[in-house]
Amino acid sequence: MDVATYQALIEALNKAGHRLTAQRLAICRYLASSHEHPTPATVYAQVRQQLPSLSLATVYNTLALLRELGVITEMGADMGGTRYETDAHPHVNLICLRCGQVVDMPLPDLTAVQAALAAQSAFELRNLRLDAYGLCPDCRQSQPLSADEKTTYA
Amino acid sequence: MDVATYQALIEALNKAGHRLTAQRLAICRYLASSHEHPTPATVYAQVRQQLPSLSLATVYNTLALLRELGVITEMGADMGGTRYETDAHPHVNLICLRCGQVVDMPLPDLTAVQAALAAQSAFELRNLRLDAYGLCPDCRQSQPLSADEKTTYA
DNA sequence: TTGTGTGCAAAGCATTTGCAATACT
DNA sequence: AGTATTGCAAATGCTTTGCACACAA
Repeated sequence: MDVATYQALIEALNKAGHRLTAQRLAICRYLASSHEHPTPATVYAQVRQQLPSLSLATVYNTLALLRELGVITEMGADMGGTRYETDAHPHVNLICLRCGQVVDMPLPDLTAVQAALAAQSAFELRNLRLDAYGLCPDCRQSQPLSADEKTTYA
Repeated sequence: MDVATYQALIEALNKAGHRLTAQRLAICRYLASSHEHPTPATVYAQVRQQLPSLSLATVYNTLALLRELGVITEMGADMGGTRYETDAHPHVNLICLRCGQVVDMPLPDLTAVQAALAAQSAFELRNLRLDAYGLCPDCRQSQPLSADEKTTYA
């Protein structure tokens, strides 16, 4: 698990005056150890192994809280639910338009961009996110967007 | 309405071999004229004024199709449904973490970034998207997230 | 003409909500 | 002690699906 990320999550909760319950700590621990982009259901299933009494509603509550604090971000709900990602290290998400696969890549330096945005807007910025949409190697090869596919991204 | 955007949408459908039905044309026309970030329900309500027989399922189908073609993108489903946005002109989305409000801003030059990504990945890139998360002026003032409480935690 | 696209309504699920019980601070 | 938070389960929609009909190509 990424300890720095874990502590960042905990500290965000703490600083905002939210209680550090066993459920929240466990969820944060999982988020800090997952290098994927889990859905609420996934988080629930995994954390439940350590905390059998955990409720799905609590997972939703906690994810919403962390999202509002800006320490995790919500990705499009492509299939089977919204996915969340922990903002550990800045990166670009390469997202396949067809199968929804997400690949991470190192992020170019955007601090200048962020500074410019902060200066030009009245928003209190928490984080930036750069997504690149396209077709992954598999889908690209299987058939470049042709007529006989109407099916949804499954 | 933005004619260029409209034609881009139509051409994307056409090139991929999809039929240009009245429903699809009407939906594209609305998307090209809306400078907001409509939900499927909004699209349905609006387009229905011109095309009373339109079905909500068709709206979902068409939006999914356009999204897969990469000409519109899906934004997080913050409240009341997923929102879509037409990729007319490059811009940054300033998204409020609390109320979900979205404000557009001009996009800094990212062609270098896109070129780098294209070179380093096997993806066939369709578009880039930059989102900035934070608190909008209203939410920022109504309740600052940072309570200055300092506490120690394990 | 052919097979894609549409409409309708019901089914499928992700997400939220209300309230009593629990437990963090 | 006081109150934020949890768990449970039902409620709430958003989204999808199946099938028969309509219509672009």
